[in-house]
Amino acid sequence: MGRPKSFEPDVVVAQAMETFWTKGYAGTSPADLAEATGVAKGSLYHSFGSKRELFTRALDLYGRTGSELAEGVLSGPGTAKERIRAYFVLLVDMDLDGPVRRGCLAQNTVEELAGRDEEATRTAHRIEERMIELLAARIEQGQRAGDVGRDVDAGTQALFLQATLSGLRVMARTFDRPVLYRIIDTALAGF
Amino acid sequence: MGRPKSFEPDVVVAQAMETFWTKGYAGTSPADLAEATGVAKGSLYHSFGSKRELFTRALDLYGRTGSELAEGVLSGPGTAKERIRAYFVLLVDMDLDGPVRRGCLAQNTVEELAGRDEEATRTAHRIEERMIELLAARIEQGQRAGDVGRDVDAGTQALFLQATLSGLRVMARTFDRPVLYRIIDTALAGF
DNA sequence: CTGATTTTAGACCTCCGGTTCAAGAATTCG
DNA sequence: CGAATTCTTGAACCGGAGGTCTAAAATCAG
Repeated sequence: MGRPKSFEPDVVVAQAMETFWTKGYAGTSPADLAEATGVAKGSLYHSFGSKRELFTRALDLYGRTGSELAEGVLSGPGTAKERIRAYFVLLVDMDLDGPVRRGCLAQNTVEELAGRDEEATRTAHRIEERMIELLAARIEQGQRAGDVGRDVDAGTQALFLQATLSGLRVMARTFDRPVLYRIIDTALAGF
Repeated sequence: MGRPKSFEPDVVVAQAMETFWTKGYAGTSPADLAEATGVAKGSLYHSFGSKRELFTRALDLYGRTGSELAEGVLSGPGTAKERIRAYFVLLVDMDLDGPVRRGCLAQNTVEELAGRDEEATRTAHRIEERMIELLAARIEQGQRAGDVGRDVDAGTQALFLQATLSGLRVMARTFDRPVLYRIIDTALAGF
């Protein structure tokens, strides 16, 4: 009963995610969201409550899709180091090949909202922790497979790689590709 | 002739820098600046022209003081690795010991303004490049002194260390001290 | 068809950020 | 001392951001 929605909520959340990712949370106005989604402001508020709530859903979506991407690439064929390199290179390439360099939404959220929005910051932090877990798991898998030394502390190494990745994604805003590739190579030389 | 300024412009710029650093560019309102500096809004505009121009001066000041700090710490006694560790630890500690974790202003500027403010982004980028130069110079000094191997490519290593530093300063927003120290140790194990 | 129910679109409202202004205050010069 | 000059400040202006509301439109049950 009642009039049916003229849009797919999941699609709108995905479009909102792109907009927040590109322009930042504060930098995205309700008018921007309406334009990006093709849904009028009033309808967005009716369906999602507020800009902040829509952002929560966008950030959750980002976490899920990012996690799936990482799992997919890391589980490909080859050694741990090869897979991790492939993943890092992919992220750098995605950032540099897009129309705008916008880094990582989780990281952007931490930078923009830490200290001002506890919940969003925690969600973004969890996304980073999840990434560390995936890296650690892949390194341990490499140790079982024999392509990573037993002496490597997988947890610490994963932590370090996440730091490198964070740095890469900041630097991808202004540095060029060869520089970023050199950073990846240097970071991976450590284990 | 004319009425003399009732404040020291350099002091006001320093106070503005602190405010921009803590709250971000967009997050800092003229009212915030007036409160932080003790100078009325109108006077700020009279003296500095606009929020944006004041920000330029604040960012320049940040670059100069940051550069001096780095030079000071890096030129202390000890090996290249010891001095770089001391510098990284100092930055992490400064961030974690402050009332709010606010990372690095240059990096925050890149994250917030890349793609929207070409000049500010370039200035921030130059600050990072300057840091890389300082790191490379210190590594080369270590090579001459014999505490760093001749086979190390100072430029690449410096680039990598800057990436680690960038990552550290993002992660310092939400991760705790032991984690950050482990990252420093792992990064420095590479040369 | 009718009534109940939900969505829609955009007008509307309020608040605040960035900026300008007008009037007064402090100083130097003649 | 008066004039010229520069600084100070609170008030006022303007636009846009975030959010609300309403009348119309679309659907379905009966």
